[in-house]
Amino acid sequence: MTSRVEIPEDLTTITRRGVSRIISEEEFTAMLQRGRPLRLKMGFDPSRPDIHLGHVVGLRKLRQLQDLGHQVILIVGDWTAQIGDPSGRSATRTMLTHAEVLENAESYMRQFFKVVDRERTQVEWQSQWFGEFTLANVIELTSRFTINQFLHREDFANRYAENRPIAITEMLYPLMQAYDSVVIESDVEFGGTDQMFNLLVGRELQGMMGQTPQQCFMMPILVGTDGVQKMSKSLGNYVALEEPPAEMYGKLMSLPDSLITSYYEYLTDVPDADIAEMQQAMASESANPMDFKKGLARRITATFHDTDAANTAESHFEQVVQRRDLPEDMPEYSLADAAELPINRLLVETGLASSNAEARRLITQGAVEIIRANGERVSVAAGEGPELLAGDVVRGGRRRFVRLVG
RNA sequence: GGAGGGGUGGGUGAGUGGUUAAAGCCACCAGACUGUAAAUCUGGCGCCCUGACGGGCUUCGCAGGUUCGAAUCCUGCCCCCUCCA
Repeated sequence: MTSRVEIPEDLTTITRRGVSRIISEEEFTAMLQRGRPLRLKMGFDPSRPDIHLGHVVGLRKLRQLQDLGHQVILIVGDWTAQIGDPSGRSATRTMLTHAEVLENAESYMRQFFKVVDRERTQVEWQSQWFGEFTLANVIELTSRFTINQFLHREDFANRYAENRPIAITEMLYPLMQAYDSVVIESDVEFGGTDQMFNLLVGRELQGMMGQTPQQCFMMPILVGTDGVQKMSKSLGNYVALEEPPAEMYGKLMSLPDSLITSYYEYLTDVPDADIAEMQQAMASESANPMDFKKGLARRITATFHDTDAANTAESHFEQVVQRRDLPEDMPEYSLADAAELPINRLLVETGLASSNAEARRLITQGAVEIIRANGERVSVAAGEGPELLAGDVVRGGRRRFVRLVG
């Protein structure tokens, strides 16, 4: 690996776009201009191996810097993961076994390296240094900070004020994370804005230990597909990296229009000027937001799959969602079996409805119809359905179909 | 060790003897509309029977009890949380 580093004329694409805050921006800029390869630290908790688009904002930033010649140090938080996370309301999470950690880490990295350059990444396991940590070391480390300092962290401060529990081990987390920075001699640590406190502890600890304090690079929180809350798996408003192309495209098309430009900004390389134009066009209603959204969905799908998959996903969307035609592929069900059943049972048996009650609802709501091979659509009213023929397609709701085969 | 608060449907959160299969909100599903699976509007949203009207069953931490009748009262148990020490 060469140690040559490119220093772009204009640093703002690095320091401004897709960035929430850098502490401190001046020092960071100076570091970039010094022309030495920087050690970019990114940690992850292998108890949560799923990566979604919200994480990609930061990963893209890492990639961008790698492309200039900088080095990523990925820290596998295997030690903290094995302790379990006391913070959540999520009842005591069971400790992960070593095997689970390995498996999760593998899955995480498979996704991580879809964005980040593997060649310029060094992977370090936290257990390498915490494995032999002694109580004396723990005391030495904890002695450097006070409870008061920690209570300034927003999350702790709130919980303290509201008399909600704060586990002692939670105090340990920032310390461990900070110590990671010391061990790997991090120059810049990346995290979401909610990580600010932890990143700053690292910065401080490095200073205490005679190192140059790391820069803290915070990425904005990506709003989820609901358009309101931050993207997260538990809120169900996320787009996972390993999502199949059609799903990914579809989820992106369900974004509220108001999110289009920020997604372009954080998740694509489309130039700022072009994004501004889109913004303009949508504001003046001279363009249909749908077209921009399609462009976005196509780009992102292509990034995580490929152009062909993205195009296929798009035509699938146009066909099934926009024109309400039948999809190419759909589950099949035996005509002979189908003919035996009343229509509501058929809906349940084929999985189009989850219960008889649900099937009735769909029928009374006019969501059920039979589509003949010749394209004729026969609506199904309450009561008996029409006679079924081979090749008929049963539709049970907006986009759920089953084909009857003889 | 002492005092107190709480466990309700996927989530949140009302409800303190019947009118409560359980408000509202969110999510979700369907329909309409549309420039998109955006937005908006309408309806639905435990299970079973019924074309429908309607009927039946199960549900409010668990187990019992009181009562014509309980998510609501009583007893025991389990779990979570807070404060004082």
